[in-house]
Amino acid sequence: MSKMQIGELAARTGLSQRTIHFYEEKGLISPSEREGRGYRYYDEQTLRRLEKISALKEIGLSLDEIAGVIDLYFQDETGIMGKRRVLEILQGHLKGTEARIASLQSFRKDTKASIKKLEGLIAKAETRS
Amino acid sequence: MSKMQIGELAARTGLSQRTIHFYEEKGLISPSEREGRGYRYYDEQTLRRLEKISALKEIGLSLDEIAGVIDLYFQDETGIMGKRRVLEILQGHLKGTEARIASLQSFRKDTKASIKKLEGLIAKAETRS
DNA sequence: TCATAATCTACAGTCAACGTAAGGTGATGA
DNA sequence: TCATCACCTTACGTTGACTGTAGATTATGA
Repeated sequence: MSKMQIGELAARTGLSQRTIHFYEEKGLISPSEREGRGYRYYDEQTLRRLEKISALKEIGLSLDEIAGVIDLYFQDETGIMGKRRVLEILQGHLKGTEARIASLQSFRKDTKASIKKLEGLIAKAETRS
Repeated sequence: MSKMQIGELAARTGLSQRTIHFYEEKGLISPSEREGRGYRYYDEQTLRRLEKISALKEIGLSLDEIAGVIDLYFQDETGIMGKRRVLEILQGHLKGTEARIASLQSFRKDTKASIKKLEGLIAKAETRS
């Protein structure tokens, strides 16, 4: 259960095998083992890594940007300086996320207003008929 | 003030002239008028249209998808059936936006948790030194 | 042992959303 | 007169993120 091949990983992440290869080329992930220069084998760690990558994509980071920070999510003992650096980055992501949320909320507000107005118009048109 | 050329429109929307041309090619906006020497002239309506396009891009729609719905935002008298249709689409956007917000909020929660954990680790490392 | 399935590498292709460059027109001010 | 400006069209180029596919290799079950 711990070691899986690319097919299973693809199924469990919802990504295509080709995309996983592609992410490896980009340096976003690496196969845990490559026993005998053949198939790639992955562990749960990689699965979670891919999920984090998707989450970071969700908030609008490009693959290059993700490549620059993804390791920070999966390393724990880098000494205090490393931790501070990670903290900074995470805070940056938090800010970005909050900005994005705010902009979406504003859009939601506009949309709701439009909906209300439309509903009013429709109701009016109905009572008049 | 009502009629502006592409330069002003670009400045006021923050889009490039090329992008505006491109949006016209795609059918997202219309060339309004081409009086005399072939210049495009735009009105405030187009300005607002471009802003709406940007907003729709923000929530993750592709230009093709936007092309399919943008008119619904800028036409008022299509009869009650049209209004119902518009209403449906807007409600779809609302749903999409809310889903997006929810996913970002979940990411924010995770990020905050990571930050808190990190801050704890840093504090611990500091008091021990 | 052999068919079949799963995976490999490597290169090419696609698609969206522009960017950039070349060459051209009519208006305007010095 | 002529240089500059603001725009025009046409067309090829670029970037990011994949996706397709061919032909070879490796694992597995009957």
